[in-house]
Amino acid sequence: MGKPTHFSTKERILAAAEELFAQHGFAGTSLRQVTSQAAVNIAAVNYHFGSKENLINEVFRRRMDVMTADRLRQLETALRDHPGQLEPILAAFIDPALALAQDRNGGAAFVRLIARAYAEHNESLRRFLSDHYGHVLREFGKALSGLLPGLDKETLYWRLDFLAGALTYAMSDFGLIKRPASASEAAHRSRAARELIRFAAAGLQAETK
Amino acid sequence: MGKPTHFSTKERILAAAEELFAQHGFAGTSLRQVTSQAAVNIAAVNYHFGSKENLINEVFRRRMDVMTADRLRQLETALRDHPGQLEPILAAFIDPALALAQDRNGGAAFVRLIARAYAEHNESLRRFLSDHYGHVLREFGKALSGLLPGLDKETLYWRLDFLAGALTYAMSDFGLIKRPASASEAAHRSRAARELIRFAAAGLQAETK
DNA sequence: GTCTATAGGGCGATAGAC
DNA sequence: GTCTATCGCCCTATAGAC
Repeated sequence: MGKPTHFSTKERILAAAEELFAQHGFAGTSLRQVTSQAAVNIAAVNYHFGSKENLINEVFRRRMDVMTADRLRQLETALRDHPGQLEPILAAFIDPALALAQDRNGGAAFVRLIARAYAEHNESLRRFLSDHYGHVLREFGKALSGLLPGLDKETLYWRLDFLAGALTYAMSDFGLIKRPASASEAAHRSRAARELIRFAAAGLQAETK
Repeated sequence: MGKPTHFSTKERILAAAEELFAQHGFAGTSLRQVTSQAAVNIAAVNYHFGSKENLINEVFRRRMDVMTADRLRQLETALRDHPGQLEPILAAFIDPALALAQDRNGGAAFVRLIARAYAEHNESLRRFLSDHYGHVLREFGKALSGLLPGLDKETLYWRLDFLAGALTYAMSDFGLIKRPASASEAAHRSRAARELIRFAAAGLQAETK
């Protein structure tokens, strides 16, 4: 992608699609809205992406490749620099999502899109995400398993699921908590990430009855 | 599913709408699909509900009234029969959602619909839900606050948000965990609820740094 | 209360000129 | 690569017969 001095038609379509999909959902967004917001011709979507479904996949790929690489790199660092500690591993999982949510250029919309992807049960998209990014969760499962020797794998995966659900909600700003006017949106989300790390660390260490 | 012709037109529309909204979203479901599945005429929606938006509200009201009453009743029971205990309060919040998810007649679809309501950020629907059911969360916040005296209100509300996110995901069957063929769907969800109660109880009690 | 019919408009996708 | 024009379809909502 580099540093374009001007954005191509393809990039403008991706940015507009991301924003509109986050706002109105996949089914609720028409390609006409997308091309209108991107200030390109309606026929350009078909030319560059072939179909609406493939456009959705590409919107995800653009962000997920970055976030996935971040998570795995930070996991490696956490295991090396803080061996035996739970919270750095959780931070490696949570912080890249936070960074995306803080991203000035569309990342916040994308995080809401992840919540939609869960909710919409779009089978084609789920398969795409599972095929391309499923290995990340297995890596984190392995790392956490090493630190929680008394925890059976099944219970660990339940707890990882709870973490993923809570993270998606917290980063998507769906919650009950109204940001006080005094706090910036960035500070609000950072607080959420720190709180979630503590909450999840305690939850993961809960004794099994 | 058989066509329940002994139900009224209005009830058949509500049931079909709930199922299809959960499956395809609000924007992704047409009133034609609804009336076709309900085996009623297309004009019946407008006659009985006035508009698609009002149909959505009524689909929510039908289930939320029941779940809300369950939660508050179980909360009262928990405070009376198990004073000073955290997990019964969490169970009072979680079990009614579980019961809905186990409901043989549409409840499972409805739980997925809650996740959609969060994700879709439908302002009209959010106001409807907040106006009619917001007091439940305040009640639970009060009850938990009494048991966690060292916890400031802000942190408590963050943690309640994490619980709500995790619960919505777990009950909606969005997670990584694949149900083993040996376990029934009901047993799988019951397990999720029990696991979440332990996870959340530990998370709520985490020390604040 | 339920029906048929249709108004009036947005949709995804494509053909073909430039 | 981008444009205009258009096809054929599906949509919500309503009018009016029964």
